[in-house]
Amino acid sequence: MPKQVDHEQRRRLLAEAVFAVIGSRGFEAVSLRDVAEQAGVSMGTVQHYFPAKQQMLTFALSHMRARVMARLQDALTQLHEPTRRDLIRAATAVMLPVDPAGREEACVNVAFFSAATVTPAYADQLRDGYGRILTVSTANFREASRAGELRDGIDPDVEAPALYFLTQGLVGPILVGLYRPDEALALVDAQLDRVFRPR
Amino acid sequence: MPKQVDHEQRRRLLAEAVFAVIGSRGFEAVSLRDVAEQAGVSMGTVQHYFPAKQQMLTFALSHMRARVMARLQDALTQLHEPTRRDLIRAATAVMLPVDPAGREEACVNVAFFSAATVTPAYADQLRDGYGRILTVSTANFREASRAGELRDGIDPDVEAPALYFLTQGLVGPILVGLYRPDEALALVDAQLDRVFRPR
DNA sequence: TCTTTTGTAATGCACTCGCACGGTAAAGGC
DNA sequence: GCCTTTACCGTGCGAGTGCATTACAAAAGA
Repeated sequence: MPKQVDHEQRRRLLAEAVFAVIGSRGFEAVSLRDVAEQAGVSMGTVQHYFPAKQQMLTFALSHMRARVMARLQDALTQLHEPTRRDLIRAATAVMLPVDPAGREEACVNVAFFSAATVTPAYADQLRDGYGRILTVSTANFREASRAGELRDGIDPDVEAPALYFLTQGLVGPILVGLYRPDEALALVDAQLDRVFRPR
Repeated sequence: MPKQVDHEQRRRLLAEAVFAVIGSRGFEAVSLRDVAEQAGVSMGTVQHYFPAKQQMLTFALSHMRARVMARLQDALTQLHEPTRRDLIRAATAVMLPVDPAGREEACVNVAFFSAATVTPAYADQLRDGYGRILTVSTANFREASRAGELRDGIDPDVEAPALYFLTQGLVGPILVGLYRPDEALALVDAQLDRVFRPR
């Protein structure tokens, strides 16, 4: 047996380097040389773990989703005896670029979104990711509805996607500086106030 | 005096070629040669109207905004005796990628959005464009509010951005095929139902 | 008619790109 | 000891890039 290296960990490290490059210099600037330099390895190493650039980017996209999910999990477990509304709000806040990590993720996301318009493989992954989150969110809203936490006449199957897409729509304006994170969160809170029964 | 050519028209023609390239092969694929071929001219011609590639893209972005505005104006004038709600809904529909033209514009938009995260000049233009539309939309909602067309307790200064960002958030899912245009419009209509008083 | 200005084209050049390839070092099985 | 496998590095190459430069055609004033 030769040298033993955690293959997946190395790939994740390279994926993080991809994120850093995208975040600082943009999607177009992602070259094998840039990624290698960012990761502190040689170009040959990058090629060793990703025979083709496309594979590297595809892996980076899937790793991005994993990173967002991990941050989400982290944010949720930090809440003390959260209500369902707390959970939904925290999940929403995770998806908004409010801190540097969130901003980097948002930049990477929008970059892949742009690329997805001409690369079906990216579109498939993004669609799957969006779909999953939306499913979970809808389930949350339905539970809240069953528990009688929503106002009269509120349809969880409408409000879940409405809040989710509102959140997505807020990402862009925050990135270009039209809205501040706190303004965006205020809008989210207004939406939640409208949907949830006051306690 | 030498040959007389409408300079701006030529630039717009080239900008349209840029859109076509972005829409079919993506933002990265935009090279002077591709644009020239798409426009049916030589590379020298492109360079004659845009000394640098960056200038071409900046002009293309501003022309994109003009194109969206023109389509918006067109859609609004086609309405017969529209209510304020009709106007708002039509404006919303224009911004969603429901037809090929709208889809191309959305692709170009998201491409520039991605680029804007590392190119402040793009961010400035996008922020300005977003801001203008949002201002007009808010004014519309306020008028509707003054006219008593909104339900009780509805704040136009909250609902205008809420609807606008919901619309923006729906663009992505439509592009990647998660939502169909009619589903997105249904969500918009649900939002409008909630805001506007039934008549 | 000659000159000047402008539109259009073609070519060349330094540069960067993804990728292929060969080389080296180390870790274990034999 | 050797030998195979794996990790990692460096280099070279064809292709494509943005841009500079030059050449040429056409139009209108002199």
